[in-house]
Amino acid sequence: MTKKDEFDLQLFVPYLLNQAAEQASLDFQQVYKGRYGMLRTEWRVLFHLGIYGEMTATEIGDRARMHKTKISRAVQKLTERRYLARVRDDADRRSEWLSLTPQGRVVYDDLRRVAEEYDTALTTGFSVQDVTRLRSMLQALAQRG
Amino acid sequence: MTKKDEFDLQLFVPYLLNQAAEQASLDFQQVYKGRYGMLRTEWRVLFHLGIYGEMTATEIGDRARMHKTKISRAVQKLTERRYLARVRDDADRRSEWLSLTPQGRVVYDDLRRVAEEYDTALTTGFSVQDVTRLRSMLQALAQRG
DNA sequence: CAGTAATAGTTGATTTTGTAACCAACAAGG
DNA sequence: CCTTGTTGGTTACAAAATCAACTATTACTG
Repeated sequence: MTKKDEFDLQLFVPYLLNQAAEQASLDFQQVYKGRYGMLRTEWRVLFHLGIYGEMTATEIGDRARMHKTKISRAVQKLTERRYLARVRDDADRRSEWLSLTPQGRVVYDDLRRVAEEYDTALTTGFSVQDVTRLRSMLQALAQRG
Repeated sequence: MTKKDEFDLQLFVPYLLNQAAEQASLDFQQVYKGRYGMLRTEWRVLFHLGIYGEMTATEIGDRARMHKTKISRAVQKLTERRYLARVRDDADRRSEWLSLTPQGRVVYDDLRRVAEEYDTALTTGFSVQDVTRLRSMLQALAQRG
């Protein structure tokens, strides 16, 4: 990425990833924070339930690669706000099944629409192939660990 | 990014950016954290000074898009560790010029080598064109705000 | 110049995250 | 069964990020 005696931060992929991610997140965050006072962790939990239906906290953690304490706190907040319901699993009484309440679904539907719009806005200016390639590269990068 | 009634988190660019950025950062962080007990903010300040030479805190903030409190605290830590020197600007006595001490440069050189290696490792598996395109797209995304 | 606004940087209070210890429920082996 | 180990999830405490208020200095305006 550099010649002998230079180092260009603007070419360093982890740095670029952070800059781009921060910019996009900060920007997008204003919507769910402003509208529903939600944090990013909460947004993520809400979306996982909106998309995949019922899940346990652990499953969400595995999928989203979030630490369980983050999820625990997000679940608490979302439950307080009546966005999600928790039901103990009778087969294994340690875990509970989480799902959206009707209220939660309304919020999810709203934020989902915004997310789609935002994604569209973010990727306009790039060709379809470029966006496709970007997505697959980001997925690949997210796997490495 | 989605059909009528589906939403795929795995295609949502802000989410992908975050996942990839978090993965890369967490991974890479272990080096400078483990070796020098440095935080990401400190790493960034160190690198800006290593690359661009003398700068003021505000300039770093503008370039790196970091809030000034983060920089202020990072500068304190780095100064305590004797990695950087601060000199008041005589023309404008509010600001100070920051630069690396010889010790700081040793650390920078070390971490810079690691960064280059890490970047290489991260991007192997992708074609050169793809990486180039990725970088330029990430730069573009980082600009939007 | 005096007075007000703007800028560089710091500090303190609040919020959020990360780390580790913890409790309750289950699993497996003797 | 009973001990030991594991897993799902919570809680307490420490580290860090965010936000607002503050000091010191410079810039602008009448």
